[in-house]
Amino acid sequence: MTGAMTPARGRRRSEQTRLAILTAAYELTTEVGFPDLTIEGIAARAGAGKQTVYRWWPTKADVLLEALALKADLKISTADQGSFGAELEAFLRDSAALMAFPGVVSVLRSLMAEAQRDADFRRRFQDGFLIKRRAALETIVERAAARGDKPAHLTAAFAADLVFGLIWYRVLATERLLGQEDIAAIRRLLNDHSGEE
Amino acid sequence: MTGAMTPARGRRRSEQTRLAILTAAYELTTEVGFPDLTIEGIAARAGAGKQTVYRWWPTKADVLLEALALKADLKISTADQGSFGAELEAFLRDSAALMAFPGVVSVLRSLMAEAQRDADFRRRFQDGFLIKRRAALETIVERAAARGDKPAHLTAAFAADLVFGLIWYRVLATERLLGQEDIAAIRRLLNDHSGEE
DNA sequence: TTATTGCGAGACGTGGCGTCTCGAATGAGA
DNA sequence: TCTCATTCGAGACGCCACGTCTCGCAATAA
Repeated sequence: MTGAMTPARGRRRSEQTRLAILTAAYELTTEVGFPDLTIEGIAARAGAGKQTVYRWWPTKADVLLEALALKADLKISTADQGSFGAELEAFLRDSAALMAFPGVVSVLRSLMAEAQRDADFRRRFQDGFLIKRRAALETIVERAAARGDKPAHLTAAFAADLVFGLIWYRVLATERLLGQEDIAAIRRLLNDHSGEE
Repeated sequence: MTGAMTPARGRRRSEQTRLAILTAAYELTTEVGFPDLTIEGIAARAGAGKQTVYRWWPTKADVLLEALALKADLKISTADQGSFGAELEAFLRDSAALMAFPGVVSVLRSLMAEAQRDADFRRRFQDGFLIKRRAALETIVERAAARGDKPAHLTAAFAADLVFGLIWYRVLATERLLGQEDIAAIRRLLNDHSGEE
């Protein structure tokens, strides 16, 4: 769908300006906070015109979403580690490392908050971020099932709800980030009682 | 603390107006959504003046927080049911029932979103809502520990993170609410493997 | 060369914000 | 009964970011 659109004619979009805008939005969010982040401010910091931002992104949250993808896209591993427990631990370690990156937690909070206010952005946030993360974790659970490694009664969807629920709840509702002891506790809870029943 | 303040003199605060404002805020949120909720709109619907709202609540989110407490304060049971599993199930059923009440999910989303934007309100939301819920669930876990009913390796804090994480993640990031099968899955996960190790 | 598109810059009307003022109503203390 | 502090409904006010629109120039394909 939307095959080509033949955008041929005219001046091309400036990749340099695009990156300047994404960088400016990310930095400004960590500096002044999302509520005081304005399109005008992003444009000014990036040395761009307001209209240039409005032309390519519907809201300031969408700018941030793309900026986050720039930083976080390929940092979560789902490589085969031989066992469910090892892969789960690797996934959680990667997630914790990503959130330890300066500004990431602040941006995540802002995006999730905005997704509650704007139904259209909610959809874009789910499609462009949340379901990708879910898919990564579900891959691990499904590989465990194929391997015969998966605990009884554990579905991929429920495991994802639990893991992401814990991570997001910590970020949104507390000031405690994911630590080594949390990773160990999750691994024990989801993995170490497959012998029951 | 704040012993008396002797607010004696002058006209008293109108309880009728207070309730009209809380009701107006709650209804307006479900009708137009939190972003389009305005102090002006709340005052108009309640038949009150803007200043009357500003005098008693710092932000529109605080109005909603109090309105929610009005509806939800005493609906979550922590009564002794004899076993950890039964109490956990009762707690989850009550929580699901509360969220099935019209408008509650919408208000919860709005408040959690606002807590990400406004650091001061975040504190008030934690103190006035989140930690009360946590305390209720932690009571259940601690009673189980005293009873000798508590699964090994399960701390009250971690159990609360998991349960509220699941509930909040469902509300904030998905469109799936807590169902009977989720309640059963949580109960099984947290309760039914105390024989291990 | 010419048409088309993106660019930086900034002017513009709009609307809710939070503050302030007003006169009336209320209620405790003198 | 009178006084005066306080709350009440009502609304005027300046402020500021919003999102749109316009301008002249730059880039690029036909």
